[in-house]
Amino acid sequence: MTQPQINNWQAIQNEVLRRIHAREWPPGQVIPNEVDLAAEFGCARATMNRALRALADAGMLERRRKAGTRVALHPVSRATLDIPVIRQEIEDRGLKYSYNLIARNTATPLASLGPAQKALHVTALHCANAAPYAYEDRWINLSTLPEAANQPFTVINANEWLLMHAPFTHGDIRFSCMAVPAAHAKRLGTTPGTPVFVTQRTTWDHARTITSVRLIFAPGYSIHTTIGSPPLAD
Amino acid sequence: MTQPQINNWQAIQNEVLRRIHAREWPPGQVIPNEVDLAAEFGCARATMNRALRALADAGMLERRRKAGTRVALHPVSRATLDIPVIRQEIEDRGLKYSYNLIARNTATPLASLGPAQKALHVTALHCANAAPYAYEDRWINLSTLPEAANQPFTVINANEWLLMHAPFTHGDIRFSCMAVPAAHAKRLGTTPGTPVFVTQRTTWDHARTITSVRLIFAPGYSIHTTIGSPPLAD
DNA sequence: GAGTGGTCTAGACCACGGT
DNA sequence: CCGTGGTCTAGACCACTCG
Repeated sequence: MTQPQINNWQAIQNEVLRRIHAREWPPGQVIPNEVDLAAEFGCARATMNRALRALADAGMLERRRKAGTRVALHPVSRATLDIPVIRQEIEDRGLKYSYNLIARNTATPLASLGPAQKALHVTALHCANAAPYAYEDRWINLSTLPEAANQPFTVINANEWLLMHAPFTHGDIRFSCMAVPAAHAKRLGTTPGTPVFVTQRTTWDHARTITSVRLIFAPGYSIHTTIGSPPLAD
Repeated sequence: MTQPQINNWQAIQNEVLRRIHAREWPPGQVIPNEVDLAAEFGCARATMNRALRALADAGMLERRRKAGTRVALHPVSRATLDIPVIRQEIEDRGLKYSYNLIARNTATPLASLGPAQKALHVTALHCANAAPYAYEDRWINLSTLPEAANQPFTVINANEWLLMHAPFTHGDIRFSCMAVPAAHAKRLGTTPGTPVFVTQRTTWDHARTITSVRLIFAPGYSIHTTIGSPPLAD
């Protein structure tokens, strides 16, 4: 009996996933090459390639020329994490977003932006329904973005201005936690020493640093994401 | 002399990125359709499709049939996050991994696994160079995985056993922080109330819950990731 | 050296969804 | 309706890398 005709690459992907799950192709095992699989599934090699490449991107397979394709030893958990714009994050929860600039001045940053350059230092508070949501401490590189010096950042927040005027090519994010410093506790509506979630993000335009920002979230904040896809028609 | 390949999809992708970046195609603008772009770049439509689809996957473009392709309004920051196996995470830092089972018993879980089912409750400590690294509190669904009842989990840790014997189809992760409870402070080599990073993860095999685990990391832990790709040959 | 995946092509049909 | 992206095909050449 031949396999039921499966034409699309996603169906082929599902079948490959099934074999991996069912241990027909256990972790570490080399699976047949694209040509043979394409023949088995009755599809073109390009279609087979698409299915296998997608699985490799997802971390389920490891592919190397000449060596072939093998099932990943540790079916890696790879999650895609959307870094939200704070305003959207708040409004998506049906809350009213507001923003308050705390301070804005020019200074020489510590180290976050690399070698001593002139930078704009902006601190602000993001609120949801008037309650503190996150404290922002940001450095903007004035060598890269001299026009930022003319921006007050009183109404338009720095993040949104930057998104509109200085898209980045790549970035770097770190998630951690700390005890909220006494200086910020009151602003965040909590008491010194309370554990708070912190994200530290730096973005570049090619080789130039654009901005480096630290967000300290009010207590209770968490990030949520998923691995793999929810149960489809399985 | 060898011209750099101008006809591969990555080069085309880079050129499209350049135009977005240079505001030749500002946010929200509809860009030409695949056929026209393929003609302009002198490539096949499939190649153009590959380049544009990759950018859409990365969140830079939004594509809809008939409506066409437009530059994303908020060049979304989409990071891919690799959820590491703890042993690897530790060994990758050149440290020696060790594992200590704290407790193991059968009970009815609270809610993490869904409606009351019999489950195995395992608590353990992961160490790096003999120093506490993370405290693990795990429930394993015995309805889905009855064979887990025969596993002592004294030498092989639960995560690795599960990876080998019960691959998941999808999962759900939450990152947060909290003050370390008095009951765990000593185990983690710290004092009660210290801020600690917490991950809560649940995994499924199709519709069945496999396991739900909470990891409390020793102070100082952070997660690092990147957005976009580091500066290539630009 | 030779086998494998990576990519490109030219053409085709289809599915979705604005108009 | 009909333009747009989504996908498939059959064939081809290339680049990497293992043995």
